[in-house]
Amino acid sequence: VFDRSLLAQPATEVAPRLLGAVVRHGDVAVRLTEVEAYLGHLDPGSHAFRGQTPRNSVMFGRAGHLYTYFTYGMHVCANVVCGEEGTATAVLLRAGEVVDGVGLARERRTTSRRDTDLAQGPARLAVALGITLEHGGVDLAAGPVFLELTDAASVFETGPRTGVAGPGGGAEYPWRYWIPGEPTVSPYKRHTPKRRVTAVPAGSVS
DNA sequence: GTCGAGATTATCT
DNA sequence: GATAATCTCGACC
Repeated sequence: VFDRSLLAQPATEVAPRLLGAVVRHGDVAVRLTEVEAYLGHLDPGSHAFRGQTPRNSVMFGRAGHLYTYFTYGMHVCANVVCGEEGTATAVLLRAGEVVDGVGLARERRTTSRRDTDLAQGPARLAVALGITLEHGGVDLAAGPVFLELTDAASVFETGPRTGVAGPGGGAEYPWRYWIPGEPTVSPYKRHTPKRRVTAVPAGSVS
């Protein structure tokens, strides 16, 4: 099932409905157990908070497309674009259970020790599914990456988003959604700022 | 098991 | 030039 009108709402409405949905790419399929909502220009944690750029332009487009981005120098994360065209709301796919193509997922995720690790975390999920930056803008109804929604809403819990820096990371934005009891849900980690060694004031050397 | 640091580069200011 | 919607590994309990 693919219902684009369901996706054409704010991400906070769509996110819980994606729990239990299946993302499929070729032989590998993942059932989503954890997602996060991002609300565009209203949301300090969103890539779109400061407006449209070449990277985030897909988020401003039609709902049901895939927004991919590259971060931390080596990782790809995948989002489902939500909302009306012109808004930049989207749902980050954080974790899930590999329900098809486990063998191929294991080959791609060589560092994984247990099968619950295969898609436990947004960058791991992208690797397990073979999603790269090239899949940015793909229509999830047309493929090659597909989204299969479930009929019924899942039971879920909410909490602060993982790894979000600054104002958007606090408890005022409890926009992380997960299915309780699922072993594939990633552990919560708050954002840890990187130390810099550059800002040494002149004359401070003792 | 938990914790913290380092990796590594596209993207934006 | 600084930052980042993260992951992995090594240290330690």
